[in-house]
Amino acid sequence: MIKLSRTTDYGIVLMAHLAEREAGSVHNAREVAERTLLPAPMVSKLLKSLARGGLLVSNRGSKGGYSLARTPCEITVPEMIAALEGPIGLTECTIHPGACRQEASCHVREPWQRINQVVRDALSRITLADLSSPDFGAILPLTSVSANAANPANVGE
Amino acid sequence: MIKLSRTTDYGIVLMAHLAEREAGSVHNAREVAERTLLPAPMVSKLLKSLARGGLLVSNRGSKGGYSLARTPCEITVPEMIAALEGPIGLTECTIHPGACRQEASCHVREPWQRINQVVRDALSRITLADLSSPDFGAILPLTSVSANAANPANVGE
DNA sequence: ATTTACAGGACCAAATCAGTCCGATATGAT
DNA sequence: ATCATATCGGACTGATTTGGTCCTGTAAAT
Repeated sequence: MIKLSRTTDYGIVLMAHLAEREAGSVHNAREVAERTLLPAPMVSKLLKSLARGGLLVSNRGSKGGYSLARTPCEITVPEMIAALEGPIGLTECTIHPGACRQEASCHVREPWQRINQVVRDALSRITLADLSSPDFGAILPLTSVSANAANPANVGE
Repeated sequence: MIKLSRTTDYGIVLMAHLAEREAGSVHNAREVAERTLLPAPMVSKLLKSLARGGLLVSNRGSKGGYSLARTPCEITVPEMIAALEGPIGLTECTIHPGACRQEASCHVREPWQRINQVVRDALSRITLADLSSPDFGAILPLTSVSANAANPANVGE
């Protein structure tokens, strides 16, 4: 399905939670778990993944914890998804070219690659700042996406 | 992940295959399976789903088979996905509101609903005709999507 | 040294997915 | 009428993925 896994969903909630707190502040896994009402081991696991993905910086030891590696407006949705569940791709052959036996005779492959790019582009215009904005009145995501859609920014990677 | 299941992937390949054949022509499951090199029982199952979703019309009995219910340019990608794997939604709460315990305190829900809409809109501008075009030189999908706001005068790549 | 907290896996149960198979029913031809 | 052909609608199974937990090691601060 075109659905985020629950893991990813939770992970983004965590990121948004951190984004709402004071910039540069450090929070440990237990605290985040309590505040978000999510199971602690799960939170721990997710924060680790996000740190490994370079979106959080981790500080070990007493007084340790996690903080955002960049400002919320510098962190995009596809980055978070990639950190949590690996590369984004609508079809298998986007991620692992050659794994599909029908690849040679497949007529829909190239169109899908394009579609994949469209979706990715749309998502990459949405940042963590958009998601965690307490005042959601200024709906940046939607407007920025449909406005910039006319600009074929980064097609071709 | 933001990934189509293999089922959906195959299903769309089948649709594209039918779209490439003569309009209104009828093809049975076995024939489609042979042509697409996909396992026959699987093809049968997928065609059934697509028929139930109203994208194909089925004819029973001898000389029976499936044919497109509409012209390729009237069938969109989200329709196919929906027929093959149910309603599209990036998050659980898009599809089943109320199922998530954190819903009340969730700060990212509404933004996600918007994002979901953006993705769906992008996909619904892509039709089966775009996917099955034998001459893929005219890359309709991407340009039609990215040029939606402005006038699609020149399609320079 | 002790406590706190992350790092990195191993691990398991549950759910989903891919794929198969079967009996029932409808249609066309003989 | 009968038979062959196809879809219809399930049930069913094995494999994979996911969600979630737990444990051992390591780094930092007091």
